[in-house]
Amino acid sequence: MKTTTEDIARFADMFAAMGTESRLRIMQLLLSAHPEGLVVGEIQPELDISASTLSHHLDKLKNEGLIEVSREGTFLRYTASTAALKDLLGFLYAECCTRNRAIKPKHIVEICK
Amino acid sequence: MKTTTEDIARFADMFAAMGTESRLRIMQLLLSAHPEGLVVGEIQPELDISASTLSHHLDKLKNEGLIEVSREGTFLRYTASTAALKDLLGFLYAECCTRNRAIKPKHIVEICK
DNA sequence: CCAATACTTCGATTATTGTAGAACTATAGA
DNA sequence: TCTATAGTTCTACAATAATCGAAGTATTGG
Repeated sequence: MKTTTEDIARFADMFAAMGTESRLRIMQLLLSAHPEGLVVGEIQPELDISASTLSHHLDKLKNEGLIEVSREGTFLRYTASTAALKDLLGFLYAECCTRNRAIKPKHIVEICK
Repeated sequence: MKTTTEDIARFADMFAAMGTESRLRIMQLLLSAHPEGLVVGEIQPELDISASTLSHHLDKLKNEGLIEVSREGTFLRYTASTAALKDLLGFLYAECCTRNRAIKPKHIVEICK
């Protein structure tokens, strides 16, 4: 599977989206609550930031496809996008382990046991 | 294995370092040339940026521990840090696949075959 | 339709980042 | 030591991003 320039740009944007502590923590929280996800009011107390800043971060993650949102009455429920994370993890795995074997897969985790 | 706040901050910085197209391409190039790596003059023609900008990007990647450098006469040879990439890939893998099983490992790659 | 709740968008500010030309440092060879 | 080559560091600037309070939008319940 070939990686195009657009792919690189997309993955770079996804990495950038996870490139701040706040947003990486959001991803972590949503993954730990997967697949139900969390509503904004459940995310905010975990992060020491204002509502508007949080909304901004959620918007960025959403724009890069890393999270998804759905309305539940007055609540907005955010969930991690497993498809996007699969792509990103697959890309990193391919670059490090498959394409040129810089890292041995078993060093990442013991999958076969 | 527990992930501390400092770990999150470190991984966020590593993601940020790979969060531009230029720097992600540098990582890709160094991985494809692994373990020999490349000297700066071999990297530059692949990226459409000035020498000083490239140097700045290399510095950023180096500061986050993603690449390493060694001198060879007048040349500086950069190599991908497999230790750092292993940490990063391991973190992402743990968050997505191990800690809460949002993604099935086999969806990333067929390792056992 | 009004009030309350949940969250976003707007407006403004400050901080960080990406960029490149010019000047500088390090090394090797003559 | 002088010159050439390889890269870095300095300086400056424009663009992007993070941040928050205030105002706005969406939805529900009464």
